[in-house]
Amino acid sequence: MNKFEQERIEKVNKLKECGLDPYGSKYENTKSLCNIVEEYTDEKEGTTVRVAGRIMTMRPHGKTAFLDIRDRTGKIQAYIKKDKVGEQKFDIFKLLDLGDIIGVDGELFKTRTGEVTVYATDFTVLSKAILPPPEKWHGLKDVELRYRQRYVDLFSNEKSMNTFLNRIKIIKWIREHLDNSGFLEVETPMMQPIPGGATAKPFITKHNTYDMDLYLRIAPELYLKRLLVGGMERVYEMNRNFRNEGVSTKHNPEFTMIEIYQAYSDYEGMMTLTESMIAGIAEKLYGCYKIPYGDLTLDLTPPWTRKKYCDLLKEYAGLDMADKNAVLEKAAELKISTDGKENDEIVNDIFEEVVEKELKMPTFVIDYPKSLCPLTKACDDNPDFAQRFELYMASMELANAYTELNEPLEQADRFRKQAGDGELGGKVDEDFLHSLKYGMPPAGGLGIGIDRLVMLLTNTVSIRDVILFPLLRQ
RNA sequence: GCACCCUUAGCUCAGCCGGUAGAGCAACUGACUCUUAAUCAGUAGGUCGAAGGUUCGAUCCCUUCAGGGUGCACCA
Repeated sequence: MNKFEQERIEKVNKLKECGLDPYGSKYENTKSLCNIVEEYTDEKEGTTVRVAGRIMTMRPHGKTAFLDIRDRTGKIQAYIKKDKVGEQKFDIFKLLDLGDIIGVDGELFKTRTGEVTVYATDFTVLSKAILPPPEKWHGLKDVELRYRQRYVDLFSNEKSMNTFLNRIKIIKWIREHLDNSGFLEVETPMMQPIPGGATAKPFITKHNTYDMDLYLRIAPELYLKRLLVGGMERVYEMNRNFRNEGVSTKHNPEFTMIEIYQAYSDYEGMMTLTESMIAGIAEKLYGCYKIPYGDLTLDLTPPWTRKKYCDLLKEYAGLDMADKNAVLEKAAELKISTDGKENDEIVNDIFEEVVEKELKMPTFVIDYPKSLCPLTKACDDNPDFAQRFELYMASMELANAYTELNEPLEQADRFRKQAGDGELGGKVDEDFLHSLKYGMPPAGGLGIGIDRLVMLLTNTVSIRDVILFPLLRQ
């Protein structure tokens, strides 16, 4: 315990000696601070208000003081004067510190310099802080502390609070958009006996009573498609996925994903949905379709560019992916390993190396090589390609969608081939295959990385800045 | 997992060629009844991330470790 704490604990004790509870109780504050300030007019001078919040700055002047009090919506200035609150109360005021949470009763007025202020008639200590807040001007800068002690980051860095408030809005608008389009929000298992729907490494856990290994889900896909079989027709789930892999500015081991399935639609339908939903949210957030991201200005005005995977390869790598020798040459040129890889896998490595970084403006990359898409229906006009798109923006993969493969025997074949690779621990979700045999309607399916979407829409470079409590070492 | 960089007061940061630590804010004492990064005077505050090594002497050079950042790898 340092001297700051000790000094403040002494003040806590003094408040108790004065018969006050330094940790308050229910306090009926009338309005948010932002509303009070915005709605103030000269006629409102003298109106009584009751406000509550954290003391952010203090400017004492002997027998008076100005305090800035902040709540979630904004801040307001309070003016405390010895003559107004009385001598006893003014002595109590002297025990207040930056960071304390207080309530203030008073009358509204405008100061000489035009700031809306509460002229305190009384105040209440609601929570006495025994640690000092960070520096008032610079806030909390240390990124490690900002992540580990997000609570301090939130109350001391307005920008951080705003990012998370925007995240909350974005998620709310996505739900609104889908709910208004007849989609049902569902919840499927986070703990799965066989992790499916993607090929990431899972976290393993164990159920004691059943003596059963379980995996934290890497994707909800196979369960959501069971619901299509069940007849729910339009479903979505927005929640956490868990992947036991590296951490980077674009990857957190637990991350939020939305998966959306629409019966009788296809990947074209999913493109339209993606476009209208994301552009709509950008418009609500910024008032226009052009949004800043780093050095870029992303133009989200629909419709967005759609380009075929193989055409992009030609455009940026000068490569015809059917020409296997050319593919090997290109791989060698880029120092991409080709050991034990199929042609399509090498092609995809080249794509990721060469093309992805060029995709800055919103671009739907469509029609992926079928071998890379075990859950996707083949293109009608070419059986080597699948009806899949990935959405790229600012060189970042943001969404992934298919026309879902609903042919049970074909799906079984593709799973068994993949299980042969050992990618899913050799396990095939037989019940999912069983469900398809009852008939799944043709459907479009879409997954959007919510954290990355929030990054793009809030102009944030690191995923850790849009996740309240990102994973850090102990 | 690999490479590079960072870690100094509660917070934000200085610290030269290796000579043993500085500022602002915050705190404490005092002055001040419309300030707003309030002002003025004074006081206190440090295991320089940790452990070892080199040296007469290490915040500074070397090694190891911990945590963090960035890039790479991993990641349909």
